[in-house]
Amino acid sequence: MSVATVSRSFSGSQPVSAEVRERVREASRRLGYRPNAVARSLRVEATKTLGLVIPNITNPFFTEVARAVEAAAWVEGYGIMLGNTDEDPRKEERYLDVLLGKQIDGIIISPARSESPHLAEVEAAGVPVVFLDRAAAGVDAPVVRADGRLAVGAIVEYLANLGHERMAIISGPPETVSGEERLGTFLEEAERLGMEMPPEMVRTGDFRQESGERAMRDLLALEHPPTAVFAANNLMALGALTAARKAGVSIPAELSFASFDDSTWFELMRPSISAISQPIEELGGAAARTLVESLEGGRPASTTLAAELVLRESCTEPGRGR
Amino acid sequence: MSVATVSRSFSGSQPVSAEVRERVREASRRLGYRPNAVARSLRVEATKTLGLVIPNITNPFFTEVARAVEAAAWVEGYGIMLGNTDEDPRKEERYLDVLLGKQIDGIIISPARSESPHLAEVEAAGVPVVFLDRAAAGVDAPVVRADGRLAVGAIVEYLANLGHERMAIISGPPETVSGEERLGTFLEEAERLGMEMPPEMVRTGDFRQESGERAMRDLLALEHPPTAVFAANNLMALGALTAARKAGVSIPAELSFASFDDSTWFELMRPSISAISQPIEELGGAAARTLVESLEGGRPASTTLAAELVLRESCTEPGRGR
DNA sequence: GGAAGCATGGTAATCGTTTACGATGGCGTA
DNA sequence: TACGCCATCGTAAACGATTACCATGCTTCC
Repeated sequence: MSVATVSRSFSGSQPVSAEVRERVREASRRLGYRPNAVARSLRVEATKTLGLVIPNITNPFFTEVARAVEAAAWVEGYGIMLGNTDEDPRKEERYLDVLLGKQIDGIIISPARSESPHLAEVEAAGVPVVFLDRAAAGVDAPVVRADGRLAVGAIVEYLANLGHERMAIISGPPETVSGEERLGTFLEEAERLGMEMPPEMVRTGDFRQESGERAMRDLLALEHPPTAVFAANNLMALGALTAARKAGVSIPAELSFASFDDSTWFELMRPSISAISQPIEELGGAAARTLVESLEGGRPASTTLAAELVLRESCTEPGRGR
Repeated sequence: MSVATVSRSFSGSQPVSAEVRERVREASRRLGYRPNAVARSLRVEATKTLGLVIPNITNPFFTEVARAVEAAAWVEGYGIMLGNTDEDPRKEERYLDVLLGKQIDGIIISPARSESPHLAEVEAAGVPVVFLDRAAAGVDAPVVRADGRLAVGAIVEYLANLGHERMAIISGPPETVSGEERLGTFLEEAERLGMEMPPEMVRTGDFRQESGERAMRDLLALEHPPTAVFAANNLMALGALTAARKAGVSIPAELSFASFDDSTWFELMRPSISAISQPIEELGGAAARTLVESLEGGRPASTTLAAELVLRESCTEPGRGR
């Protein structure tokens, strides 16, 4: 019984007689032998491992994404190395570096910035990439995301129809494509409806809770505060709601509120919060499958799914509170 | 310039002249060379990678844990391979198998069951383990967790003092130590206070949302429903609140409610939800550091932190609703 | 000037697999 | 019997780093 036979009987790359296979199994069990995947990886130049690099796993959107990616990768036979960048381009860069060093087979990334020079290195290393939710300029890789345009447009129209004339947006960083898209369509749609959007009505956050809280606090402190506020993601919505609560303003009587990104919690709150829901499960699964297709030599296309507006109780006509 | 020189200049294991180091760096950049960590791992028999095996990353407790573990591991120079078991012992077993194969240096695990024979294999393979939140029998490894006894006892007493005589618990699986601990102390404390706990007042869930919803629905359908309900984790609390909302029972007027595991959302709900808060950040960091200490040859002890009761608005005297 | 000592450079074995290639043995057929 | 073929099996060379060991050249000091 040679090493080759053992290897073959484990990998099944060539036929092995049933009797030998049985002997190998028995001996392995007896000796506690387990094939060493790193030696295997060195030889076959593949690790069966994918890198998942996301800005913030604490963001329910990304935790759900992580779960979906992990599950899809698992059924395809891949493991996941997790990288949490905290929206920090430098940490992102260093993570990409160690992941490349560890010879992961491919990367799913939601880059912190749309200008990410270090991603060129990944491309140069020949490691397939797929963008998830956010893309970066200058890198030719499939992007898997939900198109929020329709839904954001719909919510602006909805608020306008309710009679709001002073609406504010707590936007994400304009350097991210999703931040830019949400802010952009909000502004476009507002203009299309003949609404004014003075600068103090658009506050730029960083997709984190703290920035949402600050933005809402500032908004409420304005001489003429808005009658409706839209937050560009769930975490900033959480912060904004916290600020509103602290300030004692009641939703929706005194302030209408809606948010990008849905959450089970939004449905349970009183009032329940209107939000734009993304098909997260599908996004994560599609990202993993797209990457695997790349790894198998395909040239997969980008996929764009639709986001959906879920109307609940958090918006009404303005002026109810006075 | 030999391979040895290059290796030394990258790893710094032996002195190298500044001039040579510079030449190596320059040449690497020019050639796009990057050290291959899998070859290195094969040689030094260490991967600088930790396995994190958790039942459900969607559970806010575990996502926060994952973030903390990732961050602590990162500063220690370790990467994380993520394994989501979905509370399924078979998936857990297969995950451990592939992680062992991939030669991870150590494992942080929150096992699905307290009887986990496959963990013995990990021990046999000589891979250090640390238990997080939940432990398994028969494996001698440090466990890092929060002790919920005091807090659970306190909440029972609190509800009793409010005048509740029919209180119910939606418990976790008794096969998990945290499930057992929470149920056990609840029952003990109830008995100590002379309260009766008929079987229909204790519903066993599986720590997932759906089971919480079902349990609450059944509880509310009882001829004599409880006046207070305690859910043994956040996900089941979420389900229970959903059920309560669907059934139209108002909290706290008709039903007092509290939960193990806190969440930012609990604070924002109306009423805000009283809950037992665990020091998650500390737990995750301690787990990672404990494991690293093991890897460095130490014999770290278990660490037990305290959970804290956070009282909010979701509990009042019984009978307010009638 | 020459030996000792030190700093640095180079060679080659090793880690545990995979796999190309060749060897072996059994069997059917002419 | 002799031969070819097929199914298996074994040998040895990779994969890309680390590192023990040895070689080299330079300084220093007598």
